[in-house]
Amino acid sequence: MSVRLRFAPSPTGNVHIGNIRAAIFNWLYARHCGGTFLLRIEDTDLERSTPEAIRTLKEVMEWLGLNYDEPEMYQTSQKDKHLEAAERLVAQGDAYRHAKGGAGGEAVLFRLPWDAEAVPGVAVAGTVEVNLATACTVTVDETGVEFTSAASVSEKTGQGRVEKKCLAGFKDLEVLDENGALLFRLNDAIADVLAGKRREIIGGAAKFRFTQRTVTYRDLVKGELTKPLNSLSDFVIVRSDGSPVFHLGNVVDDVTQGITHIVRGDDHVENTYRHIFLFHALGAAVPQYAHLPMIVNAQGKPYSKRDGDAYVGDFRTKGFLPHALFNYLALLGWSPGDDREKMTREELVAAFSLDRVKSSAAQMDIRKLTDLNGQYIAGLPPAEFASSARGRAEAQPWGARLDAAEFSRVCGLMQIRAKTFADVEGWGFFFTDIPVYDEKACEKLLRDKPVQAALEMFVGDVEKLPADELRAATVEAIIQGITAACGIQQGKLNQPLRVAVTGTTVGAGIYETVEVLGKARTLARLAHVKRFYA
RNA sequence: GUCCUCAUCGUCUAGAGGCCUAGGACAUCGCCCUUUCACGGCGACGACCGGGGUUCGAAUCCCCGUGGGGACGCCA
Repeated sequence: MSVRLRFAPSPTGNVHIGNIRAAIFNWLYARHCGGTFLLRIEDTDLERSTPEAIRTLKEVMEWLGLNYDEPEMYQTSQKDKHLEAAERLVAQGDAYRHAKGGAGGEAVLFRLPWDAEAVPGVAVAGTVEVNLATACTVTVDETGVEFTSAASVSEKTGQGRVEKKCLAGFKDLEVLDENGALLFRLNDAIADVLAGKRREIIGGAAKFRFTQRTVTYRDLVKGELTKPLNSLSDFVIVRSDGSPVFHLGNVVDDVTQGITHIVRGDDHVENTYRHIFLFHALGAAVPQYAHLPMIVNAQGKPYSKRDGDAYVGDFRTKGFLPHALFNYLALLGWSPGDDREKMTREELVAAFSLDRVKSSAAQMDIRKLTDLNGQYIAGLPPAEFASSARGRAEAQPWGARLDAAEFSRVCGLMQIRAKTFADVEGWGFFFTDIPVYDEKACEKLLRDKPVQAALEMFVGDVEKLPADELRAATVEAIIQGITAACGIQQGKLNQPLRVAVTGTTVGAGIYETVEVLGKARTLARLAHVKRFYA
């Protein structure tokens, strides 16, 4: 059977790095298996969903090459189906209506099945006893069991937390008083309770005794995960205003789209236990689950507004290549098991597997991404590099009218040195008349008298030269002659010359740089820098 | 607070009881190449969270502790 996966973001705000990493893993696994990858936009939160968010989401996916195989599904378009499913659940007795302080009418709640053993993965763990807070009042009705456990009572305040858990969590429940006397036995009343005909309020309770049941599923990355039913509650699937909630929409859509594998952030693990019961009640097979660890920021904390939420589009703005980002993100929390890092998309698809995904959180390291990006840039065909670089350059004040031949010469010098396309913004010294000078570097390199004399000699030599003979080799020869004549140490004139003609201490080879600059600009800049000779 | 979960260099990771004197990559530092800037090459620095167990043998298995994260919504 062919696998079907989906990426199901909610379009509230910008897609961040963690979301898109989940999309990448879904895509990779679908492609690896030769299966289907789908996009579902979970826009049921009308308050926070925006058209801009949907637009940027699709833009980013296209940029990264995350193509999907069927038209995207908008969750809001499935509303009728969701409501229909809710009706069916109510009719089956798997859900019930209840007014719980929400706005207006009754909401629909999904009931964790009393007959839970019918669901694969549910097991009896044994008889357990839970101590309750002193003089605890226990309420039992169709919506669950309400109580305050002794464990939840704070030592400081003496206050406990009132918990409301599902009926299914308390099979064979017996409520006992402090002397161990039986106050209430659930089995005696269960039929009426489930039918909503009976509500029991028990005062002076001290202890619960019940048969504990657990749900277990095998997560493709985290292994076997188990949760006791008595820590689960019935949950709202249709709001009192009639709109379906995430849990319902998500599961119904997964059924509708025939999803076989759910790969998502591990903030969803707790939902999984509930969704398993929903799938079962809907008569559908439970998909395979793979929960991805989260990505944290440089401080080791989850991404927040302060980090700008690591919006994916920002990486594009910062001059990263989509393949590099894709490659880097694929390596966050996953590795092929050998030492490969720079991998083509085909290699990633071939090597990808969910069981090699790590189960601990990973920290995003922009420096490693930058290095990888540099490798990708170095591997670009020169023409492609030049055309991307040109786009960047044209946005600069000095980039309005660039000579194509000159620009491509500069690209030839700079491609191997560029880590991101944002580096292009520092190329201004190639194209302006007088560049921006690094004053500190000038102070350091141009204050030396012998150096100044040597630069003067350089000016003299260049002036004598026809403009079209100022080649890199010529420049090198001139420098060699001068250092020999002045008794300046070999190589000691290069950096002063560099800062004098480019304003900076880093760049391309200085001889090639002077050649590209040409006679006029070189001389103008050397004259400009005389202010440091005082 | 309760439940769940995670833990190898600063960071990403390899590691399935003996191949581990713990491997690779980024970052950092040094050397070489280069009369310069880079690239590249070579090298250095640098980790199994702590404590108990199991075993002839533990980074690896078990327990406890500590620390991190997640979940406990009519958000998704």
